Amino acid sequence: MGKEIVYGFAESPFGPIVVARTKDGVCDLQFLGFNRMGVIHELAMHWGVYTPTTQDDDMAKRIEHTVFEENNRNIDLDLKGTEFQIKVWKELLTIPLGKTISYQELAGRLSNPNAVRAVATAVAQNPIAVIIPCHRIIHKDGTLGEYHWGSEIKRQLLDWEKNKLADK
DNA sequence: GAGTGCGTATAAG
DNA sequence: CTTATACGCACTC
Repeated sequence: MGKEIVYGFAESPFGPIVVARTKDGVCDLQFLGFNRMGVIHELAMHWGVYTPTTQDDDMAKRIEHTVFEENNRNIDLDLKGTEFQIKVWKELLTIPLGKTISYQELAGRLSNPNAVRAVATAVAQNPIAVIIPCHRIIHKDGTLGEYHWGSEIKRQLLDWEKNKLADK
C-alpha cells in the first residue's frame, strides 16, 4: 500500500497543469496535453497501484498560485526515483532563477562528466516541472534542446524567468 | 546482454 | 540546415 496521493487540476500561465502531493510534499507537477487521465494513471503506477488517490483542485490551485504567481519555489517535495535520478533532481534545485547551464556542466557537477546522456535522461524524467527547474538545462552550444512538455514551453519558461529577474 | 535516450563532437552531404 | 558515427552511462526489458 503506497502513500495516499491527492491530485488536482489548475490553470497556469503556460496552460493547464496537474499537481499531486503526498503528506510529505508535492510529488508531481506536469503540464497537460490531451491525456489528462493518462497522466493520473501514470502517477498511480509510479507511486503504486494500490495508492489511494483523491481529487482536490483547490489544493492544485493553491500550489499553482504559490509557484506561478508568488514565484515561490520553496515548497516541500516528495521525490521517488533511483538514487541517481534524485541526485540529478536535487542538483537542479541549486540552479538559481534566470540561470541556465548545459547538460555537460550538470554532469560535471555530479562528478560524472561523461554521463551526459544519462543525466539528460534523468532530467527528462523530472516529475515536478518548474519547481524542479529542468527547463534551465540547455545544450552546450546555447540552443535550448528538448523538453518533456514541448520545447515551446521551455522557451516561454526561460523568457518568463528572465523577465522576473529584470523586474526587481 | 541488447536497446534506448531532453547530449556532444566531428565529418560529410 | 540534415544525416551518420562514435562515445558514454543509467535504465529498461
